[in-house]
Amino acid sequence: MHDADIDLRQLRCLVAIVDEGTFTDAAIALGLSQAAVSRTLASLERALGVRLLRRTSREVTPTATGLRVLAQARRVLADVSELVREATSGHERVRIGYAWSALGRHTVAFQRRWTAAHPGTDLHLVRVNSPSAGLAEGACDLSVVRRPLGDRRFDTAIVGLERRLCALAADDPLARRRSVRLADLTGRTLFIDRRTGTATPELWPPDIRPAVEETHDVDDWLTVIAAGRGIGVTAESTANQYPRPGIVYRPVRDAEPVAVRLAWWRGDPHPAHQAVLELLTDLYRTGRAAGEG
Amino acid sequence: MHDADIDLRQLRCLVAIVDEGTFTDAAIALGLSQAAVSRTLASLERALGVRLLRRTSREVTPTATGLRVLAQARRVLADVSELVREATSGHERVRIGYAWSALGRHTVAFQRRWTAAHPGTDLHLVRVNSPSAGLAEGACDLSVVRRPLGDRRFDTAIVGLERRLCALAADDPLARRRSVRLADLTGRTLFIDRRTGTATPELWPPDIRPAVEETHDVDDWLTVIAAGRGIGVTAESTANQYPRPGIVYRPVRDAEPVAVRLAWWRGDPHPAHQAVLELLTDLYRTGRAAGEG
DNA sequence: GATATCTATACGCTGAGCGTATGCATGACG
DNA sequence: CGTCATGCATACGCTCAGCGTATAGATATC
Repeated sequence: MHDADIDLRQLRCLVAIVDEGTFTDAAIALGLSQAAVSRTLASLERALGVRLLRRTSREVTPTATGLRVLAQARRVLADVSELVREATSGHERVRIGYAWSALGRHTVAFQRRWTAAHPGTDLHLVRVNSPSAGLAEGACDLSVVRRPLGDRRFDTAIVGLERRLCALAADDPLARRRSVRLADLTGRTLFIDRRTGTATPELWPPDIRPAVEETHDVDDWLTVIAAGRGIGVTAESTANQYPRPGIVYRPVRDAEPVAVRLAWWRGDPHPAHQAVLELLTDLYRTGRAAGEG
Repeated sequence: MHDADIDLRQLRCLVAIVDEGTFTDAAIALGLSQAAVSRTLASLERALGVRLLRRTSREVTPTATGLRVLAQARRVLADVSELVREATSGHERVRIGYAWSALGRHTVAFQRRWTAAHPGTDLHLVRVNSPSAGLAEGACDLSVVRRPLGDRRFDTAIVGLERRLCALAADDPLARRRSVRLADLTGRTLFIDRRTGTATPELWPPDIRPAVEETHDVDDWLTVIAAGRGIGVTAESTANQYPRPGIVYRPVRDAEPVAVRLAWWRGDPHPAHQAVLELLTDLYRTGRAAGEG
């Protein structure tokens, strides 16, 4: 009943039988004996515990479940072919994983400048829930993160530093200033949202550390702040990702900047590694003047 | 180099090594010896002709292509699991293939009435290029077609008859009538579009059979007719699929109606077969009053 | 430099999977 | 209605792919 007893051989056999119309012709197409085809399909049916093909003496027709399995079998085989092509083709491609909160507003400029500078290699920006998982699963070649991954398998390099912004209700007295300091926020409640990685209370000196409440998601976070129930602090790219009427963002002058890092598998530089590193660094250095709008 | 030398065993092995971090741990996870894991991965690399993993003495990291192959391998294995689930779950589902020209405007009413009458079984309407190919490939369980498939593997049943409509330029004198007859079209050029299955000249008695021109696609067809260069004839459902300013459709009173059929694999009734047959029949019998808008 | 850890290779063995041969069911045909 | 042709299933023996055990080689750690 476990997957383990399924085999590509069996799937190829099923497909061939349906395509050729008979076990005998499938055997010829597969370069096998008719007996082998018969046994192989029987083993597949036994493994799945379902009859897949109805054999009449003159022709063979798939059962209802056989038809569903057939479609899925084709999908599997197509994926295998794609895997082989992926492995053997020299086509250049780089897939960069990112969480919303990290790459933020630079996604557009990044893609535009990349295709301008490196028309030969495709750039894929793939959204991942966890950057380390994205690398570990092979979903991306490089990954944009904030904190160094706590995983010895990966290396990271800083590509930029960003200011911290304080999220305030639009009618907050502080909203009239161009920037604030940590001390200005004494006595406020700090809302944090771990999923998007907003700043933690460790930013503050211990004596003026604010009270903390957690929110369930970004929308919660934005709502409570817009309602004036407290403040939030977040990195610049993240803030730009979540504009909202009723909320203004102001730089926190004395909060230490937060890093943006590129992460990759240790000791295995992707061909485009250096180019990505340089472009990202430049992107965060030149900030929003880089080529937006 | 051919797909044939790839094996699910090898893919499971690759995934386990990356997930576990070492060959040794992967062996434990797979219930194999370390030697077996080493050989299996080596055989995969040999089959693909590419190095997938870089072995250092302390840890193992995927190469650039290894990472891509890894992602694809996960996809293959996920599809296999899906295949097993598909085969063993008793979840009721019926997938109906259709070409635009056949099911036409009834798609919405069909889905609405189905879910109302049979909430237990999912209905999937899948667009197929060729209804017979859709059945043969397992992409759908039942298929809506016009002509009986010229394939002994499939059976068809008529679910309805539809009027033929004549497509005319809006400023055509005939457009002022509520309906036309074949004889009214004498001397016109008949445009046909084989891809959408518009009516052929056999509709006419031999003595008044019109001149014929073929178009490349539906858009062509609509354009030349709107321009007044000739006329077209098509089934009612098809016509409703392609409304266009500048074109009016009028019933052809003496043209024999065209059938709509349901097709399926011979001798293997899908559980929902009868229900689909009845609903479709009813849909085409009651026409547009069925439940639209 | 000794040690621990991990991968690669050698060797012998077992069983999955193959082909050949044959039995059985069924539609075709006279 | 009997014979034949066609096509799937099963039996039997064989071969080699893939396994485990054992061991050598490589490298970080102490």
